[in-house]
Amino acid sequence: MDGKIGIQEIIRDYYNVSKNSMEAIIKYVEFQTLSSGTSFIKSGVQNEYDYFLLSGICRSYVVNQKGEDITISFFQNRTVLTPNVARTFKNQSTMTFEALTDIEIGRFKAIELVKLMREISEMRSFANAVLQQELILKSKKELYNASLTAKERLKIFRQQFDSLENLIPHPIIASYLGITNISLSRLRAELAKE
Amino acid sequence: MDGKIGIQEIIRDYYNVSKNSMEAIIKYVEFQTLSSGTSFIKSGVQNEYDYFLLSGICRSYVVNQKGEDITISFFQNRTVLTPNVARTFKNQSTMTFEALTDIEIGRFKAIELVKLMREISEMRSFANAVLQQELILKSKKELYNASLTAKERLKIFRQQFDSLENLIPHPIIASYLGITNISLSRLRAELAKE
DNA sequence: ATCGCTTTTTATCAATTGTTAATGGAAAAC
DNA sequence: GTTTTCCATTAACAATTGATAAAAAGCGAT
Repeated sequence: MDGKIGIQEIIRDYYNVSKNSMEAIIKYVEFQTLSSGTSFIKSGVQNEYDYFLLSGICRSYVVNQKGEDITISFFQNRTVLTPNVARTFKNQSTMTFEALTDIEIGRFKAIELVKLMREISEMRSFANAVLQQELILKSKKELYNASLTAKERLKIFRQQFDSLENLIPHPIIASYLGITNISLSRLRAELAKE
Repeated sequence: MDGKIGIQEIIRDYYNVSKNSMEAIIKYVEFQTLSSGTSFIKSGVQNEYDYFLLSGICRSYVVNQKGEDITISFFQNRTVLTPNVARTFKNQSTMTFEALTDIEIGRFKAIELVKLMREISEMRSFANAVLQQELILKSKKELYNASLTAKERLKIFRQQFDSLENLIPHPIIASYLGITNISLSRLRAELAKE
């Protein structure tokens, strides 16, 4: 697959920018293929990039006080990963991002986007759309976590991330849902009966 | 207090816009004083406004499946409330916003800001800063909820919302922390010993 | 100061969820 | 084809948290 075309499609999903503006940002993009298990953004380490996910699945996670890792988000095909500004504190990443399958990404320095935003109005709109989308996503998750039971959250997870449950280890999903893998197993048994 | 001056200060906290741009938005602002206990944005009801909180304290909450209300955020003096776009789904509010003390707010129709954003570059930057700030806030809360114990979260709550614990009913705080008011009471007793 | 209301704390008990460990199954390696 | 490894499930038990109710404390109003 041509990465450039993939990125154009991703950008257009957020905001319909012109071909010229598209070229302006793609110029700065480096493409990488990473194998499953690779951590490409690391908690506590400086990271100055923003990312397009072209193919594959990855997740973000943090480590709690017991040393367990807690999944914050899953990312599938053709999206922008959580913007640098929302995952960086005092110049260090607050989370780790890890490939759950082999993935293809395009990355560019966040500062280049800031420059382009100053020059190109469409770039401001694009960046704004990304922020807005991420905020809506997080608000939705916040709402679900607060108002639904774990069983309901599992149902929604299944709708949202179709076949993921058969693809990745359950402890990763369980921590995303805020339960243990044992509880997840119990919920799965309950739902299978229904 | 003059509400207009209050709003200027709030806006400048997000992005330093010119006096002219300031006037452009303030023209659309309606000022209201609401007494403690008033719900001014209601879950399931259409709401087309964005809000400045000029004085007092309010909260947003949702109702879970047991009928309990779960606090999502607290807002103090001189901030912008969660943007319309992040709390609205299918043209209806996803949350209720309630005054916890008497409050003064300034509200304006979200669509007026969208118009101004088209015309005035500074307005785009301001709106962008608000979105970014809200996203950072939510990301931080997400991080804390995932990685810290309830006791640690209470400590951070105290730093963040200084005297709130002596001002509002504890069940409201407990639901914000993700525990019951009984558990909150037990944590308070533990922390008092330390 | 006292009364009455609201809120918080405490205690007891129940239920849920987590922990540990063993079992079973599936996929990968040899 | 067998063995090994990894992962999900299950069971027994422990610990935590929640529910209910009663007591204590705080607060306002009279």
